[in-house]
Amino acid sequence: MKQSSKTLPATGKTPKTRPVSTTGYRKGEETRQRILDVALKAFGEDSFIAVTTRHISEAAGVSLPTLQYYFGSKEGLYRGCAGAIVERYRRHTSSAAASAREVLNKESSAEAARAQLKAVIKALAGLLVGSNQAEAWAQFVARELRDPGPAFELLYSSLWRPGVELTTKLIARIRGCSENDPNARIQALMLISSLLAFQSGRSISLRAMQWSTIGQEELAMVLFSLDAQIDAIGRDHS
Amino acid sequence: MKQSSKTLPATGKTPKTRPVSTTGYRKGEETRQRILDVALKAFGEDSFIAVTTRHISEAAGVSLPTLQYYFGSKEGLYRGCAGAIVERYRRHTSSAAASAREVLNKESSAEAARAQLKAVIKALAGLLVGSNQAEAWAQFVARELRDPGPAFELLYSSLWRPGVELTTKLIARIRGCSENDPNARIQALMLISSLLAFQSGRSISLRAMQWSTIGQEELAMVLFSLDAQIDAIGRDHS
DNA sequence: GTCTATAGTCGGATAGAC
DNA sequence: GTCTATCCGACTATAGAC
Repeated sequence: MKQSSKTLPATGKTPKTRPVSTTGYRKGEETRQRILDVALKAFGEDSFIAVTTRHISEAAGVSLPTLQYYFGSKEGLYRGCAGAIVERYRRHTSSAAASAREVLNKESSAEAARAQLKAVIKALAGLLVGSNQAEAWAQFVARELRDPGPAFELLYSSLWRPGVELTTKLIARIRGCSENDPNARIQALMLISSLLAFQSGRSISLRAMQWSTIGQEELAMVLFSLDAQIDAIGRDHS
Repeated sequence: MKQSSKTLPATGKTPKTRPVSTTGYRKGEETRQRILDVALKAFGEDSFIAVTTRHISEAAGVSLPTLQYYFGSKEGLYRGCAGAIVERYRRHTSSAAASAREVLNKESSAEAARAQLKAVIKALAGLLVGSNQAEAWAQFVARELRDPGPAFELLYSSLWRPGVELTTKLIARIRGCSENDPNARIQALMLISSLLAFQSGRSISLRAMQWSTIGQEELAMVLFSLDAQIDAIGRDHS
């Protein structure tokens, strides 16, 4: 697990500052990625303070200064993780978000908006079972949003706010009310929170449901209830 | 802020172990309480590791060993906080829980159960605006349940599980299904999670709602949506 | 009961060789 | 690029005086 010989001669570029991800990346880029993977997992399981750089460096098979070399500091590494998460969430939800925005731009019916909302929620729920890393990432985000740390602003503005905005607008359309109606926003927060119970609150929900994991079957049941909740929107209030 | 003279002579009781809360408590019991208050606030704001005993001792106006004297260790202090929280939550929700159980024991109608569920949720929501300490306590519980620590078992078995059980049973009664129906349980988790969005997820919800605080007015709006969600139960599903 | 002083540990970061 | 060795600050906990 440790490479000894370097096949590349001096390239003239000695990254005293930091190896910015230029186009022609060379060797250690793989090392960088390995560190990032390990850190993502670690920071997902435990908080920023609880995770030690020593642990990460050992798990990644590198020495401590190597972390400093690539990410400058523990905080830099943490931010790097947050960036990677944002990247991936974006890729996973972009198509659903795009078509939702399309629906919103047209003068669409309440039912079209309802269908779109279901699609958005389904896309988000897909992150539940997407990869085995998904859980760690969801925990990372949830923890950072509740106990703001070095990556709060990034995660809030890139993930949370857009999600709440989109959901609020869709709900407002369904209810036929203004998107500034506080009730639409409250319902949006509650809907998202209902989903997150099984995502960031996974472990405790698993225990309550006596599930050992969240697979396709469990996911279907969760989505069933979420759909019911969406169906109830606009059919009840005074 | 520091008392110098001791007015009490030797009492013959030298608490080498710990000053268990016996009936005839003497002086330092007030010190103990002050430490507990400070610790409750601190552990509410930050995690177990993030909070330092130094900070607590300074804020409480005592020296470090005093913490050890009263609580044995940092962990003991943490457990003490959890115990205090359980006490208070119990007092606050016992009457609602009792009448809910009463409704469940009788062969009550779905509508009676629905009304009871609203009452239970309202009682829980009352913790939102109860005291200014309420926020810290909710955060304490939420964090411990998500990132299990020394007080997990206590909080889970004393707060979370009973709450989920009760909610599940009421929902099952409303829907006229078995209380073992996974869907009833899922709905219970979602309902509780919807409320917690404004409790443990307070700061981020405040920001999304552009509220500066959660007062009576805001609480009413949250409860309005929760009631709507409860009203939708049993009127939708296949 | 409460203090001062200190022991013992651990974590993040740096210096500098290779 | 990656390592070994080391510094230094911060933390919990204990010893022992008053």
